[in-house]
Amino acid sequence: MKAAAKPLDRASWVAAGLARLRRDGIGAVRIELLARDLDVSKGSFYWHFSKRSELLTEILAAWRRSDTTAVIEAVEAGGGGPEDRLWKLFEFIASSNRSLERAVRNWAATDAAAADSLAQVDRRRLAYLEDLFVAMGFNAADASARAGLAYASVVGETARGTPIALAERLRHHRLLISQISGPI
Amino acid sequence: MKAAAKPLDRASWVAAGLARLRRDGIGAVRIELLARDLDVSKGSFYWHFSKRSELLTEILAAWRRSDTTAVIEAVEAGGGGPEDRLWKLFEFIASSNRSLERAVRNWAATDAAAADSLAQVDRRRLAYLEDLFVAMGFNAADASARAGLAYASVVGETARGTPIALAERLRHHRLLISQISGPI
DNA sequence: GCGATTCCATACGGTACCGTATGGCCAGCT
DNA sequence: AGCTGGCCATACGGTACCGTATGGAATCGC
Repeated sequence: MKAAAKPLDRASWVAAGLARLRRDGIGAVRIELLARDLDVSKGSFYWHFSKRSELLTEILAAWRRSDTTAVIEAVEAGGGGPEDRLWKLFEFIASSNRSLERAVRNWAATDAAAADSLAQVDRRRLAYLEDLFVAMGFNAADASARAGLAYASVVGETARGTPIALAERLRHHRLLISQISGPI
Repeated sequence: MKAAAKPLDRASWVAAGLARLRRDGIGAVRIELLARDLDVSKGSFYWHFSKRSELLTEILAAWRRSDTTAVIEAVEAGGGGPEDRLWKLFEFIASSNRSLERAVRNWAATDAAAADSLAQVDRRRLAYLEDLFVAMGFNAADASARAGLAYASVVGETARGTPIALAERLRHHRLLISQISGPI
């Protein structure tokens, strides 16, 4: 049935957990289901982890690493002025897959650890956005409001009931940037 | 312990379900927990309902009624031009409690029935917003983009990890309206 | 006042988990 | 070959549900 059946490690379980989280939400991140996904038994899980919450902690840590630093660093690597970076950031966001982020956000509604991770990520992204608006010449309060609004609109797209088409997301973002970068 | 202990009806169970949904999410809308909330046993539930999904269906229906029509009708009752209505709508939204909506949105991520209800509500609200922008003189495509963006920013506020203070929400909305009503 | 109906309590079987206990297989070392 | 430790299968107890079955108390019609 199976190929070489290499012995698993913790990372395999974290990857399986992330896959289930992305597809079916935190309610589907269950040990016995992941074991079926990995074609092993729960015995393997409890060899690598002491309990379920240990896996969840690592899943959150992995998400924070992948979803926060990656985007910002990609934009920063591109260089350019704050307007350029803002444009690049939102083009990037519009075309990126956000199902995992959406799952984490739902998870955070009923779980304190997930809520903490999400709050960290939100703060970091907001701070980056604020810096961009400050660099564009807005004062602190104005930059904060613009950053908060821009961020809310992005979060809102990911949380919409029916997923929004890419073309529509791009239109939204272009409109958002052009409007939100303008004077009052 | 209890007072008169009036016999319950379906509406009592729906109300208890809505309360739990609002506070603790769909995962807490369990028959045996609601029975404790209502100080009765599950026997009562299965007298009024045939199964759990029947309650969930009514909960969704109650949410659709309360959360869609109420806001729009309140704004429409106020009269005024489209700009006035838009302002009134967002002032209303900023100060309203959205924990129930947030719970439904999370629920919809993993449940088809909830997703359907949410899609209905989203479509209806978006249509209303579009109408407002059309009435303000924007063409169809422009009105659609502006409505989508405005709606996304509202949804995003409700989905943020750390709840946003009222004052900040109001600042966001004022900025949003002033910017999104302007020319490109 | 009495049977029927309404409404609920209790007890039960079934399911799907979590976490543990225990034993077994296989690799590598000696 | 034998021993050891890494990795996993299997079986089990415990818990928290859902849904059903059945009986009982209160209340109504008559």
